[in-house]
Amino acid sequence: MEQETVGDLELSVGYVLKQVHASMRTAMDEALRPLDLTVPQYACLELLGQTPGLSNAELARRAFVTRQSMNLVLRRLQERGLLTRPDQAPHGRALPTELTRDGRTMLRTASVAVRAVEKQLFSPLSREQQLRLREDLAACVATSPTS
Amino acid sequence: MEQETVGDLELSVGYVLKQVHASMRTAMDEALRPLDLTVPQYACLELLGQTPGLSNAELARRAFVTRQSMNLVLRRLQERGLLTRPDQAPHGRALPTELTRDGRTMLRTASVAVRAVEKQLFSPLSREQQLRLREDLAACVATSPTS
DNA sequence: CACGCTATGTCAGAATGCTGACATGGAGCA
DNA sequence: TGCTCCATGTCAGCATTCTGACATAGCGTG
Repeated sequence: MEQETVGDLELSVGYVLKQVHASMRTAMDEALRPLDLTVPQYACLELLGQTPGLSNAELARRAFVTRQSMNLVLRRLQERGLLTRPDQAPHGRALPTELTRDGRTMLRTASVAVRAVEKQLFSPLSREQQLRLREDLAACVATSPTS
Repeated sequence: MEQETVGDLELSVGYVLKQVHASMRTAMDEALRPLDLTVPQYACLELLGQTPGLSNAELARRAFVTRQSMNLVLRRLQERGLLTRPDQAPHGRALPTELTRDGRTMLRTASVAVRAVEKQLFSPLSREQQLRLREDLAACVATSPTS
């Protein structure tokens, strides 16, 4: 017995997911504004902090944006002296990106702010519930075509 | 004992949430493309299906976009004859929007496609897990400033 | 070796969304 | 009544992102 439309949107997992995502996005924007960082810029720094030497294309995939968008992000961050890219590729066309000292400092500050946002957002859930939530969400991306 | 940065991003609830959101968005785009509908347009139809007579501003809030963006969405959908807005407001400035017959038909088709996407996306989870996931996510938005 | 295939970086144009601003209509209050 | 305050609809300008396209570098296979 299927219903005609989605029905009460609050009962749709997708809609609630979008709600939480929107809240997180807004909160992150506010938290990063004092640092003059956008969310994609922060994501880029965080990815490079965890995995130095990533290429533009790889960063784009992991940050869920196009190569072109990430290219602008990298250029902007490079102008600000937060990261470095070699003038020519050591292998293939990929230019491995590295954080500068300033970049690492900025990352630490931004990361603290973002972790505070996450902590606040998921505070209604117990530690066990948060872990379970992460597991459940991870299970959904596992079967996703992108990976 | 707190770590310096977020650390392994796969262990961050926020990052995994963003992953799932990106997957859902992509899948919805593909599912709605044959109908020549964007995700915000579909969201608008779905909201009006559930609650006829919503104003532009109210639709914007519930679809997580600005009034200006929703205004363009409404204009486009009105041009296509999927919804109607009175020429002048019956009360205040708010223009109550209603789906047309074509709009309701389009909504039914789109809704079926989107529900298929959701079903596929969350298929790794059991029915109980999906309900629990929705509950947990809902708990997070409950304390959010936006409501 | 030559060819096709894939991936990467980048340029240009279009689409989409947002910020700032303004006028209007209604509610609340002195 | 007159004033303030707030919400709504809408216009203009800007920022960000995406789509399409192209050249280049490596890799595999014949």
